[in-house]
Amino acid sequence: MKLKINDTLKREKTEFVPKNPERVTMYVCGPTVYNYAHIGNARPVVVFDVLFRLLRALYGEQHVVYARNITDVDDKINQKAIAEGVDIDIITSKFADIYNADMKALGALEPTLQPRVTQNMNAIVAQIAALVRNGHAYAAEGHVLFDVESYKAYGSLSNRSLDDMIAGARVEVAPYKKNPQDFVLWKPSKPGEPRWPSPWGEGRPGWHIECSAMIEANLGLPIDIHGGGHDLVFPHHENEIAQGVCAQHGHSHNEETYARYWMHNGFLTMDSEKMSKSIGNVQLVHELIKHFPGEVLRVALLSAHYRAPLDWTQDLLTQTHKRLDGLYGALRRAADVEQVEAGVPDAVLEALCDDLSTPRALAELSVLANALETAEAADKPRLKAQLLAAGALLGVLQGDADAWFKAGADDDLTAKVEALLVARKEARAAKNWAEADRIRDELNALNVEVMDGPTGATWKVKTGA
RNA sequence: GGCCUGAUGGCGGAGCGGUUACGCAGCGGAUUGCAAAUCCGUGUAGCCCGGUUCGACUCCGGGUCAGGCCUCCA
Repeated sequence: MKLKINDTLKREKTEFVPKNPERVTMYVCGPTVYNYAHIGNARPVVVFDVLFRLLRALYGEQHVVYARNITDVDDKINQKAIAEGVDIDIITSKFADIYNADMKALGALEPTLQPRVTQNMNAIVAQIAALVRNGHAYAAEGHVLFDVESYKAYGSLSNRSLDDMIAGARVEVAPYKKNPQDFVLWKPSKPGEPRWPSPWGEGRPGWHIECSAMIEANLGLPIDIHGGGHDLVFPHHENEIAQGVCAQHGHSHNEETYARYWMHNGFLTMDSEKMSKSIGNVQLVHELIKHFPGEVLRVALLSAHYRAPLDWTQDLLTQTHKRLDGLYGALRRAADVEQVEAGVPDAVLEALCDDLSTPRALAELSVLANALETAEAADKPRLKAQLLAAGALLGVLQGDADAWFKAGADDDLTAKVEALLVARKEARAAKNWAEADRIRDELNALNVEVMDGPTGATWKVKTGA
């Protein structure tokens, strides 16, 4: 099946053809590790995790290399380290670990590679040196700056001309810049800040060079897919292209020599408002996973197309939770159905191959669940296997179905419920409906819902409204 | 000012030039001791104005509204 993706650079939906199907490469901009990740940070992680899974399904697990960097050199990290009186690696290793644990809770696979800036300093310096050598960068007052005038395709990703940028510029222009839009590749460290040696003096890299250098060093150019949040189109990705292209010897001003496809996810709003610290509506993944199964958060993030804006609301989470209840319910009722092998149904594959239409893929999951519920016994093994295979591609439905419904119950409650169900079973056998209903009321009071079936009663912790 | 999205039924959210998206909620029915769960059925949606067409939610033009980026930012 052919994968089509909407390429930000080409501004159209095009067929994805990897440079080398034996080694498909993808890079997604990862976190700067100085704080907890919020739910907005998680959207690209989950979206590109689905793409990672899809690429593995299409090209084979061994043929996809996915890198998601960790930025562990940054002003905010420095500030935090100074404030706490510790080395930056105390801060960065702590929050990198938390980040990885949080993303794992959202069902994201580990990327193949997780390059860190501090471990790629040689590559960064080398790329800057190449840019200077190729006449695309210049040193000035301890800084090294990229000369945007030297790269004629500059602005092609964000579709803006140098003149537009100058007109819209709101930042004070440093006097050593030849052009206001020239951006920093290397800058001197302030006293007390971490520093690394370079031909231009001790200092540290600018933000944009980190990614392009790590991509070149860890994946090799050009990569197939570069992803990230929509806000990174300009200036971050625009600058990455300029660096990545111009650092190559004898380059041809061709953007595709850096990354062949660009994908950007839309933003999350919180109850229709932009997430911001000043509004106080920032929701951290670390907190959310205490209140909701990670899978609910994951499916909620995938409920809208990745390029569309997504409004994050309580109602979205409630609806998503109930939707997953329905899917897991079908699997729970099929618990005794024989395990067989089956591939991902075409409808699901087609949806995902159509620019990663997760809403459609999720809809197909519901169709499959319904088919499983209503199928003849002979068809159930295949349908169950297909539902699970489709779920695996999306990174959902892989948990134990019975456990899904009892996740909110501790051992104490479970024992209590089981005891009450035994008593209720006896009452029902004796046709003592009053007692049976009384027990059910008691269970309801414990926030437990009973479901009678032909083979006895099952139960679940009620899904909060 | 420049660049870029989006506007679908009570809510979320797709595809499609003429035929059921899907989910949540609601309603009717089956089932149930009664429920729940499940199943079956059920909604004269498509921002506005033009145009193309035998026919437009779907294509084209214009408008309105909303949001994002242009500064660290997923």
